[in-house]
Amino acid sequence: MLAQSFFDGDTVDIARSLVGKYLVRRYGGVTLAARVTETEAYVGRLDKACHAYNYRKTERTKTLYAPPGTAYVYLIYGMHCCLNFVTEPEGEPAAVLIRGLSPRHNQDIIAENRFHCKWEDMTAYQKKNFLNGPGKVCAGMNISRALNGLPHGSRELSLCGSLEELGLPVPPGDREPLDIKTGKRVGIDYAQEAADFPWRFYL
DNA sequence: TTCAGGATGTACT
DNA sequence: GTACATCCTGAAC
Repeated sequence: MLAQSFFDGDTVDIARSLVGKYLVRRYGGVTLAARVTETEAYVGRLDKACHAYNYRKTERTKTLYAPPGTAYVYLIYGMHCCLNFVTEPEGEPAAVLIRGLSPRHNQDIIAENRFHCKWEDMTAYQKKNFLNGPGKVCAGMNISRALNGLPHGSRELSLCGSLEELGLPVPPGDREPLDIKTGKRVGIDYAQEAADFPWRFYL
């Protein structure tokens, strides 16, 4: 499991570093694992796209002030959840949004969560658009707002640096060097100059 | 393969 | 009342 100190630093650096790591979700006796393929950084101190911009503190944003590694889960557009991990020292509102995953363990259960069918019954279009968005990540990994505020190191939801750590086989591709691309964040046109910050990282 | 439109609830003004 | 860190469907190309 990634140490709490991993999250206690510069948010943009952490967002870049999280690409290629593994999200581990445990519930009801099952363990799901998936590789992080896409992230975005949000920094309240200076970022108009962040819910806690200019240190705004409300019932929703208070989770962003929690210790590093805390899960921040909120509802968007009335129907989808977005998963973030809080970064920087406690009291600094910042987080990394998990925007995309690639399944590594119990893919069939993730498919069931997403489309209520088995992996083999999914269409090519569904496979191509499996976990490539924050709402899809939460649907597939069975993440809801009930997990908001979950502390770092919780068994239900964690991040780790390798599949071997979990006793799982490592696909050959996962040993290759990472080719991390950088771009503008998605869906924040309202955020003026912050809309152009190159704070999105993806494989 | 791309696009427009609708679904839907909450936070905040 | 308005905007929102989105996703799915179906129609057009």
